[in-house]
Amino acid sequence: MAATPFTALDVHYSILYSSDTKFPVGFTFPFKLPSKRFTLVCNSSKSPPKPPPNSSTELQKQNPSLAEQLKPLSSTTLTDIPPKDQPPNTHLLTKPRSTWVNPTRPKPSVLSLQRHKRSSYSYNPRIRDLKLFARKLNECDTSEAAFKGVLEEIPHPPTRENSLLVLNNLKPWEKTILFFNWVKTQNLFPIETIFYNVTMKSLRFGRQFQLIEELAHDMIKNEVELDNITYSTIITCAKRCNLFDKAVEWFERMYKTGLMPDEVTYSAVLDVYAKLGKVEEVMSLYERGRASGWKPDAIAFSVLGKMFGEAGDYDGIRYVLQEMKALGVEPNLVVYNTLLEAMGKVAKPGLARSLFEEMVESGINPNEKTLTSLVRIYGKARWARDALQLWERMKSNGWPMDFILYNTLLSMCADLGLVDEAEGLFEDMKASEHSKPDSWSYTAMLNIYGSGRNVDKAMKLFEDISDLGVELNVMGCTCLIQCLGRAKRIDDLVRVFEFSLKKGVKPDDRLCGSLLSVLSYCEGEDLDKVLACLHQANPKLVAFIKMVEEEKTSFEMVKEEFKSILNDTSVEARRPFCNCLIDICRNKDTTERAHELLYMGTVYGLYPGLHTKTADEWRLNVRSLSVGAAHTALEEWVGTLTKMVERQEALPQLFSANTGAGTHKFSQGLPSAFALHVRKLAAPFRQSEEKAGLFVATREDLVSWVQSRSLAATA
DNA sequence: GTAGGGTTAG
Repeated sequence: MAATPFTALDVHYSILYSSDTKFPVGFTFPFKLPSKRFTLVCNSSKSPPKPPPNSSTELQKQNPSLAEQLKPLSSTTLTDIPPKDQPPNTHLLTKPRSTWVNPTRPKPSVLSLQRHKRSSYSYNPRIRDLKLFARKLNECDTSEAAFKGVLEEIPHPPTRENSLLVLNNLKPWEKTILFFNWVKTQNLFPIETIFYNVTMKSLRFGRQFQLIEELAHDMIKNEVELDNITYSTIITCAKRCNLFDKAVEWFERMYKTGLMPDEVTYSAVLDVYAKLGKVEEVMSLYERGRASGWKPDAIAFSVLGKMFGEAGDYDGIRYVLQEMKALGVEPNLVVYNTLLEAMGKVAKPGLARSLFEEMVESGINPNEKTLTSLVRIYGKARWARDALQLWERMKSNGWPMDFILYNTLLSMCADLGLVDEAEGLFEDMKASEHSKPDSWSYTAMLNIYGSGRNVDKAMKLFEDISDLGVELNVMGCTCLIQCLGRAKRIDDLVRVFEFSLKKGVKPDDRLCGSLLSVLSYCEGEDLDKVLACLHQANPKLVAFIKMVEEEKTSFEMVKEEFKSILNDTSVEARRPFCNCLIDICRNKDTTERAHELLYMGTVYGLYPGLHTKTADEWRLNVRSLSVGAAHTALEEWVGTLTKMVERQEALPQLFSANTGAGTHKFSQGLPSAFALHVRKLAAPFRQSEEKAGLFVATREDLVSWVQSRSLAATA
């Protein structure tokens, strides 16, 4: 047991993330990939691997698959450790862990612990001339004729060393491949692996996967050895081109040819699976690597950290931190940045803050990316004090700024409603040399002015955008429309909308939501103008609004059409759509329709937790409802309760309705509107003294109110 | 000069 490389948390993950618990972790390794299933293969023999033969069928004959090699081992050396032997703090465990228990047996290795050795450089005295020559090649026309012309000027014969030096200094991939092919035709020396590797690296910059693959096949044909550097270049190029199946295919091929990946190739592949969101496979690979004696470095942990952040897996992030500590791996700047970003993804601002402090204390200075992550996290969390303190520190420490960080600061100001600070920043950007405001900056400012209801400043920005030719994007357009709608400046709204369409803005569901919400408080001519805009963005919505106005429309028809609209709408825009449509119905005095829509919204799960019940209290939660929807929900509730009182059914002691305090920047004054509606109904709900936005009524008050209403109705 | 792996915006 002493030799086991697993830590307590490993156990947790080996259970959570082993791809198939029938197979103990560390053995059978069935990847499930979109196109096919395959099994990792590697050689376990002591003899060095043979150079790659030419076809994969030959390969399989020569090298048995890993699964085949491991079969006898897996049935003899593995056992499940009884639960009592488990380390403490593994409360998440539901199954006994599986691991190696016979340390005298060799562990099957999935990666080579030895990194690929680089050939040492010898000094080339012709370096100046050759670099100058390479620069000429870089700068000349891409046509083959122009290139050939410059080639004539080569200052020294293209020996192996000279050619390599030039190849290393070529930048556009077109030039690299031309030069590579030329060197080949010169036939002065055999083209070794390093020539292919250098060329591939340049092709990777240009994302030319197909050419890289052709080169690789050329190597196979010419019996030039593919080494770890070749494979990692191919794999990362496939990854950057989003050709993940290709990346996996080449990784698989490595083992088949008997070449063991080293840690660079291995972590590149970890990243491939991480980018595919295949957490189980990554953890399985990770654990198998660890079981092979691999001590992962900061880069590998950065891959894991990013993956867990994307997966929103907080336990995963903690695991990465603890694993690094256990293995004595010091996080570097990139690891900190990745983990901070991940903390943001899982919404843990407090942990992000302490991680940042730990980083600064350890003597690592934050860069633009670090600060961008942290600023965004504080903004999203509405941690105004921390955000402003951080900003002060950035200024006094002279920490680096770039325009993404500027824009993120602006967005944070929008999130926190910091108008003056945003204006200051925006001016700084205008005055700066490298961080001029772009469409993001303008959008952030439009957001700030829009939610602060500062129409004039928002329109001034719009004029600047038109004059300066800054791109107006769909979010900026949405902010303007919200703001102009609330100010009832419908002609300006139409102008902005038409301008945006002309500039190529594609209206999305949020933009339609804004138009819908403007519709809900428009009358007369204005209504028609806004409807005309909405018609251009989403004609189906306009048809639906017309349809629900018609008295003859049946509930069945509304239901069908509403369902179809929701299906066409992105998930996050569905509730706002329903809210607005309910408001529109109420404003047109088609309250019956409003009730139908609320009913359907509830059925389709747009209002989860609208009603909550405990033995003592029933609560109506209308925080995420619009004013009209909240009124509708209250009426519906009162109707239900009335029936229950009449039938003398059991009722709790307390009734409450929660509107929220209405402090959010998008709040439409729901608490006061709700209070007004309660008064109109003369319902016995009172604003709670302890909690803003909570309206409470006792059973006795409610029952006597219901009874007096019934009496009045029958009288 | 250094043939290969990881991190920033609604």
